[in-house]
Amino acid sequence: MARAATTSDVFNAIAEPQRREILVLLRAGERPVTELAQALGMTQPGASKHLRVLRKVGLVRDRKAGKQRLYGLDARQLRAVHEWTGGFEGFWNESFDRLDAYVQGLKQARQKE
Amino acid sequence: MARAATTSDVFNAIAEPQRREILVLLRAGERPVTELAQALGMTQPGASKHLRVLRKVGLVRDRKAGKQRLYGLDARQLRAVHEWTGGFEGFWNESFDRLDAYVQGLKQARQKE
DNA sequence: GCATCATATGCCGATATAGGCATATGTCAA
DNA sequence: TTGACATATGCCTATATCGGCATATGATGC
Repeated sequence: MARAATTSDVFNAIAEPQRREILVLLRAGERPVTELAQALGMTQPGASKHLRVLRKVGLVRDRKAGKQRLYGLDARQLRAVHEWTGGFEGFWNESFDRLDAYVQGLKQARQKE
Repeated sequence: MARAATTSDVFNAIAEPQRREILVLLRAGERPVTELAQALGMTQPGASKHLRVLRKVGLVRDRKAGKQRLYGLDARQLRAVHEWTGGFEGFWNESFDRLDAYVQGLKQARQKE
């Protein structure tokens, strides 16, 4: 079944590195498509498609400004991701300590595949 | 070019809902593959494949325990995601306020497509 | 209307994915 | 060794994805 549609899931939407880049760029303020495309070194249709995904998920909103269409950040959905990962906060320290020993013993045995 | 390999990017690895579920389950402690498969209502090979992805990214580690192989959480990588989304923390409140007005005006116009 | 600029869509191809199923590998115990 | 159990791999199919390219839609100004 391939994978859940990128347009329905924020996690999936930000799985694409270029889309993450777009979000970062938009932190500096609203931008038209062309400018984003240029900044990321991709084609205009390419940028439009990524923005479409981001828009469907709600990470981005657009606004007409003359001939242009300005895209702006809507980070509310990112909060969900932040909170989900936050649910593991106790673990990214704890697991480190508690499991350190056996990680050592594991090091050479696996590592591959 | 399809998409970046799920095995090289944490964002991609957690883009899969069932893999996220696995991580959540592992918060309760180490678990063998079969138990995870059962808990998630998927086949054993299915669970093994997801675990393989999670292992390659480093979100999970395994340990032999008799016949079984226990999988345990290694949440360190999730910290990166947490911090990346945290970089938008100022925006998921601010954007709400600042853009509220035009969101209203937008509501009926788009919404679809 | 028409020309121009800005953006979106459609179609294509290459690739990756997830899931199902059979089967291989691995590990223990007798 | 053999058998039983646990897990991993391989092969297959259906589907999604991203990127490129051409082109359609949209908006502006003349």
